[in-house]
Amino acid sequence: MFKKETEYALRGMVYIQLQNLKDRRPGVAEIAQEIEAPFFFTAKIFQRLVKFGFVRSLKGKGGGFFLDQEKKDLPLKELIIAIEGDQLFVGCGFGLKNCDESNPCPLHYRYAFIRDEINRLVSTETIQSLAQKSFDNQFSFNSLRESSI
Amino acid sequence: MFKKETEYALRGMVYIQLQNLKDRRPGVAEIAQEIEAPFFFTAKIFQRLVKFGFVRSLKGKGGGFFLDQEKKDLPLKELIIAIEGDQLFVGCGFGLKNCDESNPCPLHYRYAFIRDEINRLVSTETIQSLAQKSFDNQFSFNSLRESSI
DNA sequence: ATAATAAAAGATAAAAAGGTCTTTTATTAT
DNA sequence: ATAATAAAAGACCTTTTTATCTTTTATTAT
Repeated sequence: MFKKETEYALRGMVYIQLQNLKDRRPGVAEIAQEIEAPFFFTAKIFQRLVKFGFVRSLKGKGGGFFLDQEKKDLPLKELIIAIEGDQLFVGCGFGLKNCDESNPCPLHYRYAFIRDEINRLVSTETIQSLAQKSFDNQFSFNSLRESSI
Repeated sequence: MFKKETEYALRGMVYIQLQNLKDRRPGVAEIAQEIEAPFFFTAKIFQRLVKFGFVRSLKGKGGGFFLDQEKKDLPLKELIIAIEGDQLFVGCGFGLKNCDESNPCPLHYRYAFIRDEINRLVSTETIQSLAQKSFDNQFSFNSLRESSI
């Protein structure tokens, strides 16, 4: 569904906020390990996310990433669009340029329903809402965690 | 949502069946033009689809592509899986390997609903059902067609 | 001040997706 | 038979995605 970059960004952002809730500020090494993403790729992705203003960072000892807790919640959709554009939210299932209500492809109505559901999901869920759920359910991205005795 | 190759395959297959309903057997050139896909890429894709057994072809004068009308309808899902695998139908929204009912990620239940809807759509709709709809609605893939006076 | 730490910047590269082109093989109308 | 037609095969190329690594800059604890 999403690009790898988007998946890593979503996982990483939720992980950061989850740690922030515990008054921690994880660095790239920790994030990459916990979300099971390649270190250097993770570093590059979060560099971009900082530039976008989705997350903040501090260099040096004790540094790491954190979300501005003053800001309002960040819908997944904003993150997704910034990384991979809005094709998933506006495109035709068949990839047709001119498919819409007035000129619907044979898949249009049923596909549009699904597209709307995706839209609804990523508009209502936010990095913060998912982090809170993870916190409440003691969810961990890293599958190694729960397989230990 | 789908890879370009999948989109072209779906459009092309529906176009072939639509023409078959009119007792015609389109060739690569015609298919590529009508579905607005690159000629050589289309040729390559349909070469694969013939090997898969999804469509048949005849070489030489009067040749072209056609669907075996004896066979039962071909669900879109079969075509999609043959081309790009089943990741879309089984994968986690976050890209997690170990996400399921027993260890759900914070997006799991809402994402699973959407995934199931996608599944239902591509399992119930077939190349033939879409071709029939196109026929009934005089739908044409090629947007140039209806913009003519 | 300086040593340790950690992100930023940017160059490089492997793999996958998307696309193009030429040659070969098969078919059919004449 | 043969000329015309059209798909099959396969080599090649470009762009995008997915990484990897090195160097630089900023911060902080000592």
